[in-house]
Amino acid sequence: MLKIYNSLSRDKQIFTPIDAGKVRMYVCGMTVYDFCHLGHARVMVIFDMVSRWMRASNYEVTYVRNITDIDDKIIKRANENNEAIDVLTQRFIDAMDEDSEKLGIIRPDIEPRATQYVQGMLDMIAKLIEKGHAYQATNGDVFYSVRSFQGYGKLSGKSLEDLRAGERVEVDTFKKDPMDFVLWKSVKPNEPNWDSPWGKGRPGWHIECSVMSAEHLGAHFDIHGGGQDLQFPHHENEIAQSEAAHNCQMANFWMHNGFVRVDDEKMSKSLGNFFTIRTVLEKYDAEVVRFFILRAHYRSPLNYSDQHLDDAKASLTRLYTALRGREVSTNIIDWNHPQAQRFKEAMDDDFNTSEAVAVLFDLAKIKTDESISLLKNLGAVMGILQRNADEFMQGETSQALDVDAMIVARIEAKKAKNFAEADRIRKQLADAGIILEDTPQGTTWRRA
RNA sequence: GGCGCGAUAGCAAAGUGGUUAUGCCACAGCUUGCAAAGCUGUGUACGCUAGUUCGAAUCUGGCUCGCGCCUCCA
Repeated sequence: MLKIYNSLSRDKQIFTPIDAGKVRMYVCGMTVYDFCHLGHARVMVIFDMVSRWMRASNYEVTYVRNITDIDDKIIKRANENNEAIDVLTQRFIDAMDEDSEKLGIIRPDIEPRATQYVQGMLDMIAKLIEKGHAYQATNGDVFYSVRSFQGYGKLSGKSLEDLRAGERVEVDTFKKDPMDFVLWKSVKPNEPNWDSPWGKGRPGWHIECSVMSAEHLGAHFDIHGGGQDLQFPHHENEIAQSEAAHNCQMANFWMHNGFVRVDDEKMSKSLGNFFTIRTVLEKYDAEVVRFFILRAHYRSPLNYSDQHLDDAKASLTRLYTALRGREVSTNIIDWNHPQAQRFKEAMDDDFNTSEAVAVLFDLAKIKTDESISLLKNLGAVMGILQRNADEFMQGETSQALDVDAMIVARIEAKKAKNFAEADRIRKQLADAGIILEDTPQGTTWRRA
């Protein structure tokens, strides 16, 4: 029985899908004006894990993750680069796909791009105006009137009074209420624009997700996810738009993953303390990064540092060491196995991947054929441990040294009791970052 | 200022009103020609404080510290 922490109710709730056996999930994806950083990697990995577990639990999953391809920052970046907007966005979508694939992420079923849903946005805005939830201001922008929506603040736990009291709320004289947010921005010189009943312009950010989720999942769906920083105002605004337009609850469950931090501060574009996925992958194996993300609980903050990735690498290496040279009999999981049950209980408890990973280590220690097979097959559920162990431990890059020949030479030296020569060879390899391991089946090696 | 989250051993990270989390790391033993890997053991863990309780690190209150949202952000 799956329980999920629901941001909306602020507690764990038993997950019951709207349609039996089916899960419809929407996750806010990337605004594509730059390379993805580790914070984006976390969202991708976490919701990949969620959809994998749902599928492993025999749900039929429809997973939608959108792409924001029209936005202030995109326009700004395109201007800076003197690059066409669609060229820029496609470049970073391609980069995102590359990063995502390396991290072992199964592509979402649908990846809608905002610019392809403008008509739907116009329809929803018209509906909101008609229902008295939106208005066109004198500057031409169309705003959502937060005062018109009863439940505004229910997701973030904020009240309009508290928000108004906040000093950081900038007062826009065109708005009826300072918290009103834009649905349609009237055109500015040299900016992309679409025709609308309110004049040429482009959509606001929040309306995009309300429209794309409804188009693919319906007005009412099971799970809406994203990073914690989107809870307010983005998700709050989505609720206001969708629920006002459709007269029904938008999502039953809201899931928010914790931040990736650097030195205990949130990793973000604005702070400039971010590491892109590709930068990290120059130094660390992508599976190590995935494992680093999965061994922490998705709602906890996750501190990034080389030390922590080194630690994750050593841990993952231990699991692969257990798999090395072992036959995996089947890819069918016996969920009645005590360890498989522990794994399932952990995952069903709000996706407790820390606990699930602990089960993997216990299986690695047990070492029976059954436990090793289970280790590999449960790893598959998490999207790890699926490579050949030698490949993981040795890497794919070619050798400057002929390792195999040196191993043979060392074995000869050992047979001749010439241990000085044997140790010299081992030292030479060690200096090149190659560690030898003598086993009853012969000598193997791995990278440090 | 408003709202919220967190504080677990050297590092990381789950969890529980009383019984070994787990991983990394360090040390010792077994093993090995010596190593590595593996196995075994050790490493005085639960921010401070006052309560509730037979018993609290786990529940309640207070305090301290850290972080986040309130502005674009995954």
